[in-house]
Amino acid sequence: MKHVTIKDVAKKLNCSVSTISRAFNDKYDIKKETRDHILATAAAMGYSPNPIAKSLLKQCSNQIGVVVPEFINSFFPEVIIGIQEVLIKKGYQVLIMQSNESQITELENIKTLENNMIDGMIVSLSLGTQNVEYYKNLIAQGFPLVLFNRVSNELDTSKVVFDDYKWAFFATEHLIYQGYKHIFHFGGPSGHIFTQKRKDGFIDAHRKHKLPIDDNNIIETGLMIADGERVMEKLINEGNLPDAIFAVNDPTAIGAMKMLRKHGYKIPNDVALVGFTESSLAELIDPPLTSVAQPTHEIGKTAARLLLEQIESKGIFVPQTVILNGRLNVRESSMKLK
Amino acid sequence: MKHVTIKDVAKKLNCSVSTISRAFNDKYDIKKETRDHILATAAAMGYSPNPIAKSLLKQCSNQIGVVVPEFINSFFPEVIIGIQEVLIKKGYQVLIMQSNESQITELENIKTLENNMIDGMIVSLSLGTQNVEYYKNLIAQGFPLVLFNRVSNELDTSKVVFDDYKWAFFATEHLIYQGYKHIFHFGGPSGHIFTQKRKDGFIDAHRKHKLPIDDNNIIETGLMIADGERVMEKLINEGNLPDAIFAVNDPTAIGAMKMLRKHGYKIPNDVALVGFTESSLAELIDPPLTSVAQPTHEIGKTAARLLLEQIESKGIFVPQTVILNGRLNVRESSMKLK
DNA sequence: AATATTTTCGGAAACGTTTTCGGAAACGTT
DNA sequence: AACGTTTCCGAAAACGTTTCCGAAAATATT
Repeated sequence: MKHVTIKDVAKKLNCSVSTISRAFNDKYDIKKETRDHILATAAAMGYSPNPIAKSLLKQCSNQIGVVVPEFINSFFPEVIIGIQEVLIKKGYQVLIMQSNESQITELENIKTLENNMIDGMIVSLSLGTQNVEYYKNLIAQGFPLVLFNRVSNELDTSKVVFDDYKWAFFATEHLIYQGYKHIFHFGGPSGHIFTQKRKDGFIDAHRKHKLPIDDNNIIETGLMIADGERVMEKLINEGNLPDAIFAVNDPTAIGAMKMLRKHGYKIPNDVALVGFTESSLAELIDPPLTSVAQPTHEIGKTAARLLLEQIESKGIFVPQTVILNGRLNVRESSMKLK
Repeated sequence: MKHVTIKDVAKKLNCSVSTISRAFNDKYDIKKETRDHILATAAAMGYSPNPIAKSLLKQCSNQIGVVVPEFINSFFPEVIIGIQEVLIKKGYQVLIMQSNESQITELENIKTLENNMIDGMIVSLSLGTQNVEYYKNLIAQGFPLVLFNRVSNELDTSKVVFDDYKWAFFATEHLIYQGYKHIFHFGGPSGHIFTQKRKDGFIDAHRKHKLPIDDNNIIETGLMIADGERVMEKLINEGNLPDAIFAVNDPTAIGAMKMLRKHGYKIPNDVALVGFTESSLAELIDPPLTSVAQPTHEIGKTAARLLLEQIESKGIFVPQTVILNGRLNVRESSMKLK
């Protein structure tokens, strides 16, 4: 309850607070013996410097804010672990907030973090975030900010992204190589870069292999299991079944799979499936789901490192965009049975 | 970068900082018109009170710390969402840290949070935490602390727990009712309350139904998928197969399921399975896994409410333990086929 | 031995708030 | 007109640090 302060230690040792401070900050102008003595008694008294007071004085807090849209799926938690791995080692504390895919909550989070004098921020934009003016201001003021995955072209700051186009292309091409010809794409919410990129990859893979494709092949679905179920059910009822589906992410693929199974369809015999952004689910469900894996830990670590670079290089800093590589984990859900 | 402070506003308005403060804190001794005028110009200048300075002065921060062992599985994230739901509404900010199942990290987290002058803490103990002396100290000092799920009998503080015994009993009884007679328990790491309780429930269900049971029925397994796989593989190699397994949690059940499938065994025909602590996996895998579901959101909300009670009732406070109810979701993995 | 330099430390200001205290102004009462 | 109340606001202290400045003590230089 009653915290031991620097004054208590000073009183006990009959010296000034400045000396205590010097001992703790390893300053040059203090005798080694006194420093050791101070450190020893301070430890005995259970004293440790109050970071809040320090923050107020230094105008920075050794804290980094992280804002993610959600942490129900394992993707963002895994990224956060990567972030922490790098930052904690550097003595930073990581404050985590979730925006719940809402622009309003996201903005509140940002402001709270800003008020807490955090030294920098790592953000993945929520689906609801259309207006990025606030971020523009932050960036203009030189505030250290790194975006990852859900980024915005309007913002000139460091970014860690995944090559959605390329891996959507590969994933689609994999289905084509397996011999599937009538492929649907279950797309994400429109107006988002990753939605567009994954769709483009899907389309261009068809173009390369000269497979016919039109708007009917692409269905805006969403990102949740329920979305995949809903769209799949509609297709089943309409009797409009493809022989393969490339889904914007694993949950929609899994939703589709559940609905197909429920109606007695076999996977991949009747319909093959490929997901995106590996979740722990992919290899556990039956049949195991072919999916594009993102290097979650690496994304976090890279974002943290970019942020540190910006924080440490006062002023002269050129934002970088790092594109990380993924992997297509081919599993049963997309293997053509001969 | 350059924050607008209360002094800037005071200078601009040619008044004292105390007046500004009064305006923002809705004090009685300020004229309404001046207050409105101040609030308006402050907003125009982009001023908002610095919470760090406030924390230093008030010796509290309107922040609540949450420490969980991990957030890879969806269980803890869901609890956290419940916590946030309650606390954010009350104007608290939630700082989340993970201990990685390590006592050392957990202690570091606690200290960091404490130094940050948080007003209270919600903690789920890590597996590695054997020594709870530090918590005893906190509690003795009257520091608001609520434990959930992974609690300790040695600590006299508010707790939100699940009736592990009861639901382990029900889960086992369900298997017995289905006609399974030779049932194994894949247990958690020893030395933890929940491990013991779930084991006791398993044993007592057998006693009630007068089914023979001994130490061979109970195998200390762990908590991860890999643990389930390892133990299951050993049993298969030994030719020592039960007709049903009650696992300490879903991951171990799923590990067992994977290994059984790999060796060509059918579920539930050859071996039935029941898990514990519903994960999103349970209903997605094939066959869907019967499992005991905990009310994650409710756990979080209750923990938050208990903490608020303690914070608001200065001094006179009696710790409460809330036991929440669960549900046995019966699915294919445990249904005896006639 | 006197002076110059270095080492070591204490005092005080500063960070941005809130709050207590006291005082001035405005008002009401006799 | 004198006094007591009330209303409103400013000055200053406090929260726990760090750091600048200067001074005393210790050491080195002449």
